Amino acid sequence: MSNPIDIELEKLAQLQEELAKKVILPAPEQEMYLPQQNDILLTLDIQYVEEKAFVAGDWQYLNGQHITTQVDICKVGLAYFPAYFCFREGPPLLEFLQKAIQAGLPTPNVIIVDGHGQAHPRKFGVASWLGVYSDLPCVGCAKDTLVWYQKELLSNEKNSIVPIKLPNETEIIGYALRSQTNVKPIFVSNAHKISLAQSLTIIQNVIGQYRIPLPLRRADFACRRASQTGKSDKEWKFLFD
DNA sequence: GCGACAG
DNA sequence: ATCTTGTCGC
Ligand SMILES: [Mg+2]
Repeated sequence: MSNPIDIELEKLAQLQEELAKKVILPAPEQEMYLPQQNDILLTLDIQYVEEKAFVAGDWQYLNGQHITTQVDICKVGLAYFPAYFCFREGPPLLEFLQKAIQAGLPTPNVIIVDGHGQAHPRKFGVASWLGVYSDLPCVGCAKDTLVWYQKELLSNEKNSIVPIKLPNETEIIGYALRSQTNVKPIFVSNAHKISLAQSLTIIQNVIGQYRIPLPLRRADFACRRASQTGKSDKEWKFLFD
């Protein structure tokens, strides 16, 4: 007897397959995102307090110059199920992005999302979801992988990578990246309107001193702090100024 | 059946 | 993700 949740997840899996058709994944030779010095990178993360999503967005130039980190409270999507994360975290990310742009913040040239792009069983992670709904170049950067990879091929030196592929397939859909020497890897994949190679370059460019890329750390700290103090309802809070 | 399982 | 204390190490 199948559980109602399984029936719902089956439908959501079909929806992911449909939405995945709208994703644009350029090969390196047909790159759609060519970074410019003055381009703006937006990095997003969320902390949850019950059914409220404290979303943080970190704006910086690709050259590393920080612009601002802001937090807003958004509505949570569905409950969390592994591999269906996009339906939980995608909607509040889009809400944040739309409100931010409406509030006069710069539209980013590229976005980093805390989760996967195409490194997903149906090639449709939360970064893919945001890519489809925003139509902006999106990169996924996660702390763990959903898809098996050959751990033993990853050497201990910083910048070592191992390709990630779906079972029985040859296409590379992401990389395990050793962001610091002798530290657990992170997982990078392209999501929309950007190649995998360019996605990896962007992440490597913003790593900084720790395992988690600097802008993702700033976003993480910002929404963590906001969720603990319960602030930032409608007003934009300027942090790290 | 067993293990693995983004945030 | 959240619930939670101390403790070890750079
Ligand atoms: Mg997160």
